[in-house]
Parts: sequence; C-alpha cells; structure tokens
Amino acid sequence: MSNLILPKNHNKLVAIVGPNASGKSDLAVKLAKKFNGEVVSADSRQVYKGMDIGTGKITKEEMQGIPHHLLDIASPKRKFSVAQFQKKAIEAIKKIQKKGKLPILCGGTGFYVQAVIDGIVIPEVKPDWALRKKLEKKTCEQLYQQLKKLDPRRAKTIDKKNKRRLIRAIEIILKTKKRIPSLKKRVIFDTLIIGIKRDKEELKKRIKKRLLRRLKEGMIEEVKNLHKSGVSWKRLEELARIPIYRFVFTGKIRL
RNA sequence: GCCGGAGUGGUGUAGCGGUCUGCACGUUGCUCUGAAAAAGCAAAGGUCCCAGUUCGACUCUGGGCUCCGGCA
Repeated sequence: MSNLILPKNHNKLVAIVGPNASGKSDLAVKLAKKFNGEVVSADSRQVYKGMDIGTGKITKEEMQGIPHHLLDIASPKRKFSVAQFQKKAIEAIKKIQKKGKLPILCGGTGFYVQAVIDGIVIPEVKPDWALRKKLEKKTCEQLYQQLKKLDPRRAKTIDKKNKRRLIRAIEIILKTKKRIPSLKKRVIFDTLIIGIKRDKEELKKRIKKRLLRRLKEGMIEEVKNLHKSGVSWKRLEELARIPIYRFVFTGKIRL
C-alpha cells in the first residue's frame, strides 16, 4: 500500500464521476486506501437520513474504515439544495486537506460535483416556496415580462420557456432588490477528474442485480419506515424518482 | 374447448372513416445561477398478421395469431 505524502494545506482534489452502478463508490474507497484519502459523497439523495438501500448508499463494511463525509446530513422531510451542499462540501474538503490527506469527491449528482469543482457562485437567496407557488400560477410569458422589467440583462440570457428558472430569477431579484449578478465561477481546488465508462448492457445487468439485492435487503421496509417517521407520501414521491423507489410505489419497473 | 375483453413507438396509454395518431415515462443530443435522478429545448421511434367493405381503414366487418378474465 503506497501512501501518498501530501503537505498540509495542499489544494488537491480527486473527483469521480460516471453513470449509475458503474462502481464509483468502490473506486473511491480503493483510491482512498491507496492514497491516504477520505471520501466526500456528492449525491443529492444520499444526503438524506433513512434513505439507504434505495439510494445505494455505501455500508459501513464497504467503507472499509475510510471516513465518508456528507452522507446522512439532512432530514428527508426537508428539501436540501446545491448551495447547502456546496458549502458543506468545500468545508469538508478543506478540512481533509489540512490533515494532509487526499479528498475524493465521489459523484452521483453532476450538479453537486460541478458546484464544488467549478465553484459556481450561487446567489445568497434561499428558496421561498410560498412565493414560488404563487409565481407558478402565472404563465411563462407573464413571468418573462415581469423579469424583463426587473432585470433586462438577465432576461436576455434566460430560457423564456423554462418556468422554474424564470421563477428563480424573479425570486432572487425580489429578495435582494437588486439585479442578478452575472454568473461567476471561483475555482478553488486543483482537481483531477476521473470518469468511469462501462458498457451499457453491463450497466443494465449491474442495476438489475442491485435492484434484486435491495429488495431482499428490505427496500420496502425502508420506505414504510420513512413514512412512519413522518415523511409524507407526497414528499416520498418527490424523492422517489429513483427507479427502485418507483418500483415500491407502483409495483412496476422497467429495466 | 366455450364465452367475453383486449392487441397503437422500448413501456403505459388517448383518440378518430379522410391534414403530421396525441400524451406520459424512457432513449439520444444540447442548455443549465439555492428543486439536479430536476427543469427547458430538439430529435429518433408505433397502428399484431391476412383478407373484405370503402374514393380512402389505425378506426368498420370476417378470419388468423397472441394476451387477460370467466366457464368447463
């Protein structure tokens, strides 16, 4: 086992990206063992407590003693966002670097990885769900006209038909009373990105195998428990875009 | 074996005797400013088979095949 020697306060980061079931978690652990690293998960679903089997969260045994960060840091009852993730991830990565160890960002959610390695500067405006609900009732055209009045520059670049983005833009302006600053990126880490490629058929097989294993492991129990602990069915459905959760809800699945 | 119901993109469905068969999910490509397994844009992809009626059938009729339910 050849351990990498890094100076304290170095700036290195390894990021692993790739499709579902391609073996990112395994690779992350392997690399961590080899290069004296710790893993930082970047998965928008695995941040939630209680969603283990369904999200394919790594188990204690699979971690093989390697510390994993940013798993189980949020309640599924509340919504978690990229901005929250970004802050915590950067914090965790810096801490690992300070110890002279190698942080390994293990992908899952592309946007989350991007937020960290590209250092997208996200406006400091928390989502206002009541406001969003109100704006939701308007048409794209109405929202676009409103945005045009508030911030003509942003209106020029925005996708006129993307309601979600239009709403977010208006939300930022209403809260800050200012126009939206142009997109900035603040790259803070010296990152090596590792992409995993795998044959499609093989991926399918791996996913199927994983699905069957998870059903056995108590997938259905997990969903029941989530609901018992107070996560509404509605919220569960929101979170349940994952095929395996959909299976639990509908009894149908396509592979 | 009999009776009934149904066969429409990869999956689930909608509709109609006559412009391009619509929608959802999935797929592929592109775009991304606190929802990212998201959202938006674009593209590929279909009427089970054979006859008949008709100017014209995905639609109506008959037969075949297959599936589902009920009865034997």
